[in-house]
Amino acid sequence: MGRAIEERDPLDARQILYTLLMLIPVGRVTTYASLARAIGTSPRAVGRLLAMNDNPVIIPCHRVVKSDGSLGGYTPGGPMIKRRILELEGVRFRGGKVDPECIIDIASVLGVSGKRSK
DNA sequence: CAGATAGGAATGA
DNA sequence: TCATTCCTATCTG
Repeated sequence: MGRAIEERDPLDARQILYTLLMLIPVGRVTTYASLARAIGTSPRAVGRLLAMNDNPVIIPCHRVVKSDGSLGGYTPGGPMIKRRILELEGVRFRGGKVDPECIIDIASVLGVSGKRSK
């Protein structure tokens, strides 16, 4: 296959990010940590790329939550909206957080085991 | 180069 | 368990 994630240029992080988001099945969410792990960057960078990039049409930001199940920071319209969208997608909520069973580690799906060697 | 940020992990109490 | 602190990667000035 083309370029392995281990060989990609760091500047493509954002492109990979969009692709991963589109790969997330409906009714499931992923975390910044998983995305960061899959891309090979830090969760901070993931949020930064999503924040500024803004291709809101192809970027379901609402499917990205924090590692502990919290919705995270930015919510278009308000915190309730993000939760509501996820519920409509089929994600269950427990307390004020996403059900851990509805969270998928995109990195694990890609086959990225553990962290990168550093 | 310095500062700020849509998080994560570790440490201390 | 909660609060505090440090870290990493990308963006803007």
